[in-house]
Amino acid sequence: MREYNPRVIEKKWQEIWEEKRVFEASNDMAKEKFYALIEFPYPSGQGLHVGHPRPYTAMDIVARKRRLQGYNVLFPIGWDAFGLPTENYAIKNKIHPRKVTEQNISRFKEQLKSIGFSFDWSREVDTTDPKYYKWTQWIFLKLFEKGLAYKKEMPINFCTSCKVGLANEEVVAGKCERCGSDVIKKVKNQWMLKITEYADRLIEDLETVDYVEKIKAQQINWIGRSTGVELDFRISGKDDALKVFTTRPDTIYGATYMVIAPEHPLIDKYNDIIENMDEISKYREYVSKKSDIERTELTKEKTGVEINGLKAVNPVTNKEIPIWISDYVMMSYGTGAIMAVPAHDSRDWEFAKKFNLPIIEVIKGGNVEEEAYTDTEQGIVVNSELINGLEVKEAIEKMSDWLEEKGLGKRTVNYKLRDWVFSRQRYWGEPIPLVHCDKCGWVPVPENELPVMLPDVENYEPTETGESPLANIKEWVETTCPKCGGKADRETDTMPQWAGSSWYFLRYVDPHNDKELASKEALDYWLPIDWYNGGMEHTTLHLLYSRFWHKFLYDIGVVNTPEPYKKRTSHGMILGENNEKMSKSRGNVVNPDDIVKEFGADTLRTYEMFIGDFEKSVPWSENGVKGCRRFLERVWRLQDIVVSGDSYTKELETNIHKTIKKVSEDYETLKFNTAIAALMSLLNDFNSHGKITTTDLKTFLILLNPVAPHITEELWQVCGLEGMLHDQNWPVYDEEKIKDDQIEMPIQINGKVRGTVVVPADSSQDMIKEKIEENENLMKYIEGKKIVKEIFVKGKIYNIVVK
RNA sequence: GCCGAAGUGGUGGAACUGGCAGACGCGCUGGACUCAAAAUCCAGUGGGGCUCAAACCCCGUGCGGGUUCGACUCCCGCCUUCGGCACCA
Repeated sequence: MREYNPRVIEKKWQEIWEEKRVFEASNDMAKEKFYALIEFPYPSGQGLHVGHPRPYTAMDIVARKRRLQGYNVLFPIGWDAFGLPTENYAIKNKIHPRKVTEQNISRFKEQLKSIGFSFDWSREVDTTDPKYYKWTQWIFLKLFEKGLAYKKEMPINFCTSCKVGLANEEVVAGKCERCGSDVIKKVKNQWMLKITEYADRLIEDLETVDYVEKIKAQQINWIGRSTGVELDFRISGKDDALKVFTTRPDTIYGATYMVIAPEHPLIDKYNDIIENMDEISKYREYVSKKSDIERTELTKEKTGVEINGLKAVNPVTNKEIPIWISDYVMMSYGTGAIMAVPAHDSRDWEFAKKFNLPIIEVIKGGNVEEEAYTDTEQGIVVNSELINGLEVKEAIEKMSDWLEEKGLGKRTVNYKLRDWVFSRQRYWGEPIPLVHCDKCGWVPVPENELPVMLPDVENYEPTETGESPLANIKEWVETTCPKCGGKADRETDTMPQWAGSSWYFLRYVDPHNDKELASKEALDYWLPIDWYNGGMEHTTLHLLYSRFWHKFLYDIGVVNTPEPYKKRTSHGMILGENNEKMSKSRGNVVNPDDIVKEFGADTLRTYEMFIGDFEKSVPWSENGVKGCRRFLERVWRLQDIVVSGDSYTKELETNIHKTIKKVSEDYETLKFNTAIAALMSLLNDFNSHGKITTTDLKTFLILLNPVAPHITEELWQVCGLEGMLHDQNWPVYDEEKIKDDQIEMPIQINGKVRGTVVVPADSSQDMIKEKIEENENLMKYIEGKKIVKEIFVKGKIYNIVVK
């Protein structure tokens, strides 16, 4: 027997697979398809780390298994290559980001290939390729055409010293990450996408897909649909009103003051009447230095300032109430103003306590002097003329009706979800294909002129004014209006990284098409994606954005499914040996190349899957890697004990069929760790007999193949089995053969296991009772006592209750 | 503060739908092989009691209660850890 040498056999089989094009999806659309998708990587400068192969191996296992089951499998790969780190690296090292991207991609490619993933490399996609981003731009134009893209004044983070716009990630504790200077909010006119228009459908259609429950919950919470009433509170003595949204119109009688966002425009409108404008301006400044997250973190102490000189009028009591500003009210949610009901809202209660504002109980049920009573399930309305004595739910309905009748308010729906800010003042992104003409406004670049190519620039730094570096290229910016032919300027903002990743899975089905983003035929055949696995961190952005784009493409007839992904699962992170997140600074990063070199790709793959519960994060362990290598060494040595024939005992045959069932099911339910454990047990079984038959060897190798594809192919060949493993069929278990003849049944006395009896699997209660009576140890608990009850679950347990 | 997930041996983790807790690995201990070591193989391994040994007994799935013939699993209350967050009115 040769020594197990993964370096040689892994390279050998990778070459054979490539040459034979084993993993290319077939164009035979008569076959049943299976589309397995992983999140395509961002090719960073650091290269792959051991976290990457975890989800890739998982989906590779499923893809390989489905191929052996006869499916036409599409398991593609590509590069999400636009983005900030590459651009920053380019700025720092004065290398074109294109060049950096190319280098990173080739490194990633080499690494991924060495692990033996069964990707269809012929369909590789790169979001920075003009042939690709032509279609990203095309989708944007369609969105624009349908009125789903619009311009809006939005604040950006702006570094006062670098004079550049910063991403949230680049702002650390209110300071610029690079230079440490103050970061301020600068208002810019930005392109926005109306994802909110799809909010209801994004919630409703979750019912039609098979996502892990926590993903659905998180998306639903993120979209945050709530129904309520929008109503006006008049400003006393002015022909003006504060619009508020409330889900609790039943508590209006308890609204004793109002709070508006510090940024609320009403403040500026009445700045000559407001008596304490200085104090207000100071508070506004204090708030403006805080990020939204900091504003939300300020949970301990409420802050705020009363607006002196302005009062609002409660529309049901007609009483004057004060107006305050506070940072707990945000301009970005609802109307930027609230009616405060301290008796029945915790935040309002805290605020009222701090500033000594009146608390009026309008729902009976708690003690509003101690804490806010927020229960909507029980409680009777009091102190509320129109609705006294009603339950909360009835009161909400009645009050809403009344407000609508009187024209004081109307029922509305509010969402937490905000529209998608689509502009970036950056170089390394897709140019937004619009032209601004003084006469015609924003005009789309004609489709036949796409792609709008990213021009070469000298300097990738954004401009002093916060414009994109593209703004400096006069000859690129200045163009003619496609509509009137007059002078016009190109949009210089680029798209966010999310753009290219919102539709990449569509391109995979027909990646070389230069007429359409993909042919109708290919889209109809391959969609929806059967299984998409990815990280939880993408739940509310990428996953939601791509669902939104897909729904839009469905509406305009490009795709034929309203949802892109039939099934979505997620994986846990791989931590360092010290149980902390892997990072350069912590010095606990493990490079998969080293593992492949020292132990082999099959060992890496096996360990990544055996490491623990796939959905949970787990620490890396070098000893665990060794254990998996040892397992594969034992598998390798099977070649010494092969004999011809079928399973030699009934028990072994049963074990084989049980393992086929277990492994087949576990691979489909993300339980790779227990699938491998079952294969280890089966191997132990073979070894304890000191032999394995060719029939059993075949089954074993096929079952293990998706996890450790190289060693199993090699053994198939070495042992002289017919053909090649990747051409075989997935084994099927026989329901009859997984049944045990004899079982060891646990016997409980008063719920405690006191022994077992060995009986035929289908024994009746009487037969087991007989066995129990033969057992002295068991009888010693029963004799002299009265049997009160006997519980018998066939094939499972026998419990005798005595007194 | 809110939302979500999770707490099981020295360790990573198993345990069907409420039915023998600790599968399979790692580590550790002992043995075989070796001049020796590594590798490999064999045996043992939750804690405690009683044993030459076995049989057997008690305790044990974050904590406190509860439901049940029977609870890692279900219910109520708490504690801790991790992840997400936009004080959502």
